[in-house]
Amino acid sequence: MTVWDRPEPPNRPVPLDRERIVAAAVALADEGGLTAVSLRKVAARLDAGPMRLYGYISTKDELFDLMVDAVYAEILPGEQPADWREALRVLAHRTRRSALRHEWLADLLGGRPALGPNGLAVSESTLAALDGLADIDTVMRAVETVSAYFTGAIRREVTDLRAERATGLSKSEWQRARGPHVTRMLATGRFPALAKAVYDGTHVDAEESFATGLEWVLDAVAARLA
Amino acid sequence: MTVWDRPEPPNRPVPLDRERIVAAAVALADEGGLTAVSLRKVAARLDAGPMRLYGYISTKDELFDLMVDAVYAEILPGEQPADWREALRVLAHRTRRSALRHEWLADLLGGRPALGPNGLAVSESTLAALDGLADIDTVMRAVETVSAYFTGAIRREVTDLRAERATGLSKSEWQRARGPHVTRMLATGRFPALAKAVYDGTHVDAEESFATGLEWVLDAVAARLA
DNA sequence: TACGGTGGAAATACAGTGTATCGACATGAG
DNA sequence: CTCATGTCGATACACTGTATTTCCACCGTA
Repeated sequence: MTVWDRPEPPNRPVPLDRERIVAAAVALADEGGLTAVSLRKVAARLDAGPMRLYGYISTKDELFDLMVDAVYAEILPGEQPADWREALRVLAHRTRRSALRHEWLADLLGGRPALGPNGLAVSESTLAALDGLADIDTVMRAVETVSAYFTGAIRREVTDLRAERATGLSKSEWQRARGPHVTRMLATGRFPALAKAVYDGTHVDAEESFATGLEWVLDAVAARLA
Repeated sequence: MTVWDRPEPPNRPVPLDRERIVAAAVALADEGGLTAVSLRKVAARLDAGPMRLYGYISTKDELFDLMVDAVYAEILPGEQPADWREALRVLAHRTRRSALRHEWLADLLGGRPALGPNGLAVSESTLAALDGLADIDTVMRAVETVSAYFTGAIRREVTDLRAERATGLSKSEWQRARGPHVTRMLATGRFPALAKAVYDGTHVDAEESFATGLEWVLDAVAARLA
C-alpha cells in the first residue's frame, strides 16, 4: 500500500452545530417519516460519525425535541393579531399547516413538553393574546382546551391521510368505506349508526372540518371569557 | 451424551391465540411502557419463539392495533346513557381512565385508525347516542370535535405526568416551574405572560381541568345540535 | 409396520438500531 | 520538540423487527 493508493485524509472534520444537525434530521423525516431518522443517517448526511452527535445531544429523544422546536419557529406567527380569537385561530391553523408540511410532527405533537425557545415563545405569545381577558386560571384553561382540540384533530387528520394513502384507494372510495375490512363489518348490520354515518355522510374537506370544530371550541371559550 | 443427560422434550408447544398474545403485550407495556414491548419478550412470556407470533400478526404495528382494541373493550360502557351529552362525557372519562391505567395508550391514541371490533363498537355506540339529533354531518362533526379534544387532552396529561415523574420534583414544585430550565427561562423576563401564568396560576387538579374543558366543548356541541 | 409428505415451530441469519467505550491523532501549551 | 488535552471515529454490545432455512412430529398411505 503506497502513498499513491492511500487517499488524503479529510481536511478537517466538517464543523457542526445543532442547527445543521436538526436541519439534516428534519430533511430525513420529511422524506421518510420519523422512522427514517437514525443517528447514523443524520450523521452520514453531515459527513460525520454517529458518535459525533453526542456532543450536541445526549439522546435521540433530545434530537426529536430539537426538531419539534425547529418547527415551532415556523409556527410562531410574525406578528400577533390583537384579537384573542384570531390569535388562537391562527395558532391552530399554522400548527396544522406545519404538520401537513412535516407529517412526523403529528407523531411528536404533545408527546413531550415543548420547552424549547420557540415552543416557549409560542406559549408566551398565545397567553399574551388572552392576557387580562379573565383570571389566569380561566385563560390557561382556554388555551389548553383549544390546544387539546387542535392537537387531537391534527393527529387524527394525519393518521387518516396516511391510512388513505396506504390503501391506494381514491379519496372518495376511502371516505365511503375506509377499506374493505370496514365495508365488510358495516355489511354485517351490527353497526347501523356507523354505517349510516359512513354512507350518508357527505364528504367534507379536511380543512373545513378542522376549521368548523375549531370555531365551535372558540365559541365555547368566548362564552367563558365573557 | 446418553438419554439420561438429555432432558425430555417439551410436551407440545403451548397453544397460542391472539388473546393471550395481546394480554402478554399489554402486561409488558403496563410494566415498562411501549418500548418494553418487543416481539421477543412477548413471545418469551408465552414460552414461544419470536417467529411464532407471525402466525397471528404480521407486523408489530398490528400487535399495537390489537392492544389498543383490547383497551377499547374496557372503554366501551356497559350500557349507554340515553342522554347524548352524558354518553360523550362518559366516553371521554372512560378513555381518560383507561389511559391512566395504561399510559402507553396515550402514545397510540389517534396514531392509527381504530378499526378493530371494540373500536368500531365504541364508534357505533357513540354515534347511536347522537343519532337523529341533527343531520349526519353535524353529528359527525360533533363526535370528532369532542374526540379531538379528549384525545389531545389525555395525551398532554400523560406527557406532563411523565415529565413530572422524570424530574422527581414534587407536584407543587413541578407545577410552579416545570423544572430548573423553565425557571431559568422565566427569570430572563422574556416570557412575562407565561411567567405570570406559571407563578400566579393556582394548581388545578388534572381531572377537574379535563372535565372543565370537556364541558366547554360539550356546551359548544350542544349549541350546534339545538 | 415402514415411509414419505406436510405443516408448523424454532433456530438461524441479517440488516439495522441507540449508545458506551476506547484508541488514535491533531492541536495547543510549555 | 515534547507532552498533555480534548475531540473524533472505530469498534463493540445488546437489542430490535423480520426473512429464511432447518428440523421434526404428525398423518395418510402403501
